[in-house]
Amino acid sequence: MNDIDTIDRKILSALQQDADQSLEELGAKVGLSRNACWRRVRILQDSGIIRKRVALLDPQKLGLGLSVFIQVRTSNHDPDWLKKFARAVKLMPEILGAYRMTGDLDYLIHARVNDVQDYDALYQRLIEKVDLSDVSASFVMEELKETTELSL
Amino acid sequence: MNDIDTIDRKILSALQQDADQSLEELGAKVGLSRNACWRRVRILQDSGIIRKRVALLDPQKLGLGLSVFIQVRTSNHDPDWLKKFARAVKLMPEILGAYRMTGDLDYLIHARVNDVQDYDALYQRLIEKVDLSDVSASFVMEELKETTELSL
DNA sequence: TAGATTAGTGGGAAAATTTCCCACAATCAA
DNA sequence: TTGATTGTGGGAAATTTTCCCACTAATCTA
Repeated sequence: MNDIDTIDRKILSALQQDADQSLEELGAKVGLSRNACWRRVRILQDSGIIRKRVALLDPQKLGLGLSVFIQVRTSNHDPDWLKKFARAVKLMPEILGAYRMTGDLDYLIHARVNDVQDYDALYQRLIEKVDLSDVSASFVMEELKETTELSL
Repeated sequence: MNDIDTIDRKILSALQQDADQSLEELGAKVGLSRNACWRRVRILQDSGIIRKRVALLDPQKLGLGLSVFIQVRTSNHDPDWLKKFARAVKLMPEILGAYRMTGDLDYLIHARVNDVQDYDALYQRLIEKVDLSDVSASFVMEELKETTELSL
C-alpha cells in the first residue's frame, strides 16, 4: 500500500541486477543493516512489487540466436478469434511476447528461434492454428539493448 | 562445453520460473539428489548458460503501465550516428530493448512509461540527442504474453 | 512541547541452505 | 576388464535467512 522511498528504489535496483546477493551485501549496498534491509525486502515481496526471482539464460548458448518481431494484421475481429490466438501464442514457447497494439498493425509478436528455417516452422505452425490475413517478419540484426530492469 | 541433456533442461526450466528454490526442492523436482543437482547447477552457471538471477518487478505497481514500441527510420547511416544512438538508448532507463532490424524500419525500440505524457517526454529527449528522420509509436493495448523464459 | 509512532541498530540464535568432501554404486566405452 | 563419468547418501563447516528483542533516533500529531 505504502509508497516506495529512495532506499526501496536502491534495493529494487540492486535486486533487478542481481538477486543472488545476501542481505548483508544488499544492506551494505543501500546503507542499511541486515535486519532493516530484510524487513524492507519482505515488504516489497509481500506487496507484489517484487513479482519473482528468475534465472536468465543465454539465448546464443541455447541455440536461440535469432530474435524476430512478427507484425500481424487480421481481418477477423471477433472475440473468439482473439481467444484462440491468445491460446496459441501462450502454447508456443519460442514466443516471448505478444501484444495487441494501437496503430495500423494489429498484433506484434516477439519470438526467439535458432535460424530462419526455425522461424519458418514457427510461422507455419502459427498460421495453421489461427488464420492471419497479413503477417510480416523483421529480424533483429543487432541488439543495442535488452534488459529486464525497470526504470525506478 | 558439453551438451545439455534432459535433466539440465528440467533444471533450467525450473530456474527460469523460480530461482528461489532450494537445491533440495529443485533436485526433487528434476529427480536428482541435492548433491547431483548442485553440481549440475554449478556447471550451468560456470558455462554461462545461466547468465544471472534477477528480481522481476511489477510494472503497474511502479507506474510503468504503458508499454510502447517505437519504430525508427533514419536517413543518417554513418557509424558515428549509430554509436551515438546506441549510447543514448542505453542511458535511458525507460528503454528496455533497442534493435537494429531487417526490413523497411531501421530500428525498433521497446519502452515502458507511465502514460502518454511520459512517452512524449521520452520521445522529446530521444530526438534531441540524436536526429531521427521518421519516428512512429505503437502502444500496447493488451499484453497477451510476456515472459523471460526461453524455449528449451 | 510531550507523547506516540515509525523506522533503524545491533545482538542473538535457531533453522535452513549452500558448498563442499568422501566413499561407494551403476553405467558405458575402449 | 578397466577407466571415466555420474549418480547416491552421509557428513559437516560456513553462510544465510528469518525471526525476536531491547534500545535509539527521527518524525508527526495532538
